[in-house]
Amino acid sequence: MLINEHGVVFFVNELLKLDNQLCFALYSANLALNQRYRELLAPLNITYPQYLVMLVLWEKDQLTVSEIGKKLFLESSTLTPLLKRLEIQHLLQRRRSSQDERQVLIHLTEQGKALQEQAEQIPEAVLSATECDIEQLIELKQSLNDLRNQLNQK
Amino acid sequence: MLINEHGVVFFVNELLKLDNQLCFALYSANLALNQRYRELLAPLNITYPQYLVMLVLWEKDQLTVSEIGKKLFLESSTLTPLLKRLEIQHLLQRRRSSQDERQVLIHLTEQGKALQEQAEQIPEAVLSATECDIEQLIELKQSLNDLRNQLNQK
DNA sequence: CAAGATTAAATTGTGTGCGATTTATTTGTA
DNA sequence: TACAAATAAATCGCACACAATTTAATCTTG
Repeated sequence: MLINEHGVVFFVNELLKLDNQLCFALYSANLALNQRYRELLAPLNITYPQYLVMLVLWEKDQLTVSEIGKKLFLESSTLTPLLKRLEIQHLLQRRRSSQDERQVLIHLTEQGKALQEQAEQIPEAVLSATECDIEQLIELKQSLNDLRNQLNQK
Repeated sequence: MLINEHGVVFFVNELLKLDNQLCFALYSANLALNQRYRELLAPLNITYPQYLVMLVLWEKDQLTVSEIGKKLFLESSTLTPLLKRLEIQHLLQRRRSSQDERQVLIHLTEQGKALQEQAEQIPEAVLSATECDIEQLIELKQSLNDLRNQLNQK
């Protein structure tokens, strides 16, 4: 039996269930989000991870693979094939850096830059699908970032 | 410009950024969670989605593929191969229902039931990795479930 | 300056996830 | 009772996601 700082009693058993429930809530909310994005992004012909890469590049172009990876918490083994697919779609180009031939610089094509306009309607569509109030969403975002940072520092 | 019920001002632009940030927070927290579970579940030789299936079956055995799918928000195209892998590991068996030959009943083997003991330490290990207080986790769970339900009802 | 260490991407193999379709069975109904 | 509609799994193709490894370039250090 545990008592927290507000004097609320918890049984260990409940606590363990809570953990499974929380993790599943995160897992299943993420599945649901993916499904919304799949629909919304279908006209742009890109996936959600690809959209994330485009968001990063619209913010700052000419990044290396690992710079993109740091921002998105993704490995080169995920990004390399994903970036190749975006290159095939002529949304970006991959080019070895001349300063350091190990690095590959990613830069948007005109078509890739132009896609930003088409994507402008995406956030509001998602936002309206959530139907939550703004304060709650801000708090949720903060909690999720905290949780991620805790989990990522091993 | 928007004003919410507390008189707080939001610019539309900020709001759209918030949406991207919230969705990314969810996406990246889920990645981080998967990585923790990968470590924790390595001794049991199962993945997180496989662990979820086992949790469901420990709660109630003898479910059909689609019953498991409803609980976990997963399609048969995801579950069938996953269940086959668990069957290969002798944690469960798949057997056509005699009442309705379309259905496949999933039931735990003795080995599958026995795994529950080994898995008992998982939730507390995850919980300690999060290092958050219980109230916050309960609220987070609720927010995520609300969000998922909103997103799932199209 | 040469050789080992380090770094950046890419490659390989495995396991999700899902849309679209297929196969087999059951249900509904004319 | 036939036969179309509906249902349950399975199959197929594609795109992540990552651990482990490989390849190539750069850095470090004796």
